[in-house]
Amino acid sequence: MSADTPNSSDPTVETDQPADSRHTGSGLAAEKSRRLAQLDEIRAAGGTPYPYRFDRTHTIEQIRDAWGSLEAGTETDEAVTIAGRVMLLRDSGKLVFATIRDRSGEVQLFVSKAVIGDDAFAAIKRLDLGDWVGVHGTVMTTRKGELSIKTDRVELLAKAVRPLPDKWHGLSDVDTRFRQRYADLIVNAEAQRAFEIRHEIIASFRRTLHERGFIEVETPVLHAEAGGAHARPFTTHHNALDMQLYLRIALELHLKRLIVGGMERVYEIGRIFRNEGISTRHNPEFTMMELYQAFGDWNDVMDISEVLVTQAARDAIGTTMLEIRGETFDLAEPWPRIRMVDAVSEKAGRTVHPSQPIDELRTLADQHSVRWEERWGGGKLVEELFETLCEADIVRPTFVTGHPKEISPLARADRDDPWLTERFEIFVDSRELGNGYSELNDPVEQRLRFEEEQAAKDAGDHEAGTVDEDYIRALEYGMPPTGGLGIGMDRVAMLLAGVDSIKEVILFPTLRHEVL
RNA sequence: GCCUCUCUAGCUCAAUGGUAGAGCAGUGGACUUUUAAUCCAUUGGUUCAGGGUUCGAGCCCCUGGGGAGGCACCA
Repeated sequence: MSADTPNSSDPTVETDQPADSRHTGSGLAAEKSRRLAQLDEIRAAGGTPYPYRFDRTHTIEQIRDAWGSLEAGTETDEAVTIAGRVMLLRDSGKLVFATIRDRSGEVQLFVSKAVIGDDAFAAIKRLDLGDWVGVHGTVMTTRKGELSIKTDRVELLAKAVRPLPDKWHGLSDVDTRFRQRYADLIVNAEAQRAFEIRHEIIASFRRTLHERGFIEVETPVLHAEAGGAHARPFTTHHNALDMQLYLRIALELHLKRLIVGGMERVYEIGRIFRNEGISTRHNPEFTMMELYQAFGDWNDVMDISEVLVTQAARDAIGTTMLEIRGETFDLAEPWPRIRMVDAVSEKAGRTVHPSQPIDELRTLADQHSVRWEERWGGGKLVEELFETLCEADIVRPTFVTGHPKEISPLARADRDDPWLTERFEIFVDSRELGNGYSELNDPVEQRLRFEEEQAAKDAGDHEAGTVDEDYIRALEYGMPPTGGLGIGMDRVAMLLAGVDSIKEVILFPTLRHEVL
């Protein structure tokens, strides 16, 4: 913004001290003071510690690709410029070795006092770990064969005034890792890897969907009604409209309006918000991919689910083989499909179905220590039994199908069983990964289902939905038969990155305010 | 919301209730092929905060705070 002014150390941070005290004491305050004093010295000498831009000829990966096989002890005339962060410094008197890292990799600088002269050499010795530099030099290898840049000139691109975490141990304090993700990313390769995987998965999903004719759309985050899922919303307020709004808890209802509008194949990868607990599997804001395919049903979207996740695995980790809880599975093999009622029946040792008398199901729930509420019908009881009896045993990717109609207000009834719906959930490692169904498109039945939701909400179910009149109006214009799918992108990232906490795949997870 | 664990130098970690230490980073010095360079010297602490017990508390107790894990919650 404003031009650089000489001698402006601009100490705006709590621990800064005047430059005069640069050589006294130690600790963070002294370290920052020392580095801030360097800024003054650089500016006093007519330099700029924060130049505006820098042109490089190569990324470090390109250097390695081009010259990675040079024999040990080779000097070339190949002039290159690179840019990166100083990660390590090794000073052996009249030689300095520095490890420079950019996004693509690391390479060593070979700096000889005899080559670059006393002043430039002294300037390089003043570099600190963490500084960003632009480097001009020629490609060489050392006697031991290490690919290096024989350095002619180093330009400071940005001075770091705060020291990096431990160069060997990195940053392990999880609180600091999540709060200062920037520091985590600088020093922890595993953190970089997890996010590379996450972002490659998202790119892969987009490619797969684009190839199949899906259009990426953006629908509102601010909703007048929080529908499309069973969850407690965040509330907010629009001042000019003086209107209470909710942050969306699902993408579903707007995307299906677009199917009504004739868009045929749409998807959105977007943030949704649920005002619920935080755990290793739940963050209050998370990323959902939802797609809707006209003229398809649940079978079509089950097939797409397998393709999306399997291709994402190829793209992000280079294999479809996954080890989960010590067992190895191939994502590319068809995922088992099991009806929820059959899974529960097997575990219970008797036939279980939502059509059974409610007292029988309640007794069964009691036998398995499932807490139930009076207002629950048979369908809800079956689901609770499933969660208690079956969920923990699901390891490999599995479609659990045929959810009771009672708990699936937006899914179409099973063409063979009016108590169930043509719905499935994908489970892996006991975690829900996705959810899809043949979409209910009968506006009259949809109204009845909404009214049941409204009744449940009125009876005290905070997560229940309401009657979305505009959505029903849309259905009244006619929605073609449609298959819909939602996949939790964070959960896919956890699966493929092999991490146990959702915070490992969310750059800035929700935390309490830091007390500084 | 409940239970358990955890919080010591910038980072990673030590320290029977008895003078708060090490490695890295930093500072000064040596070293022209290092690889977490090495070697010599050296600075650095509100032990998360506040109470309490004790002759004496980083350590024991209480309250509060941050975080993690588990439970609850959770389509």
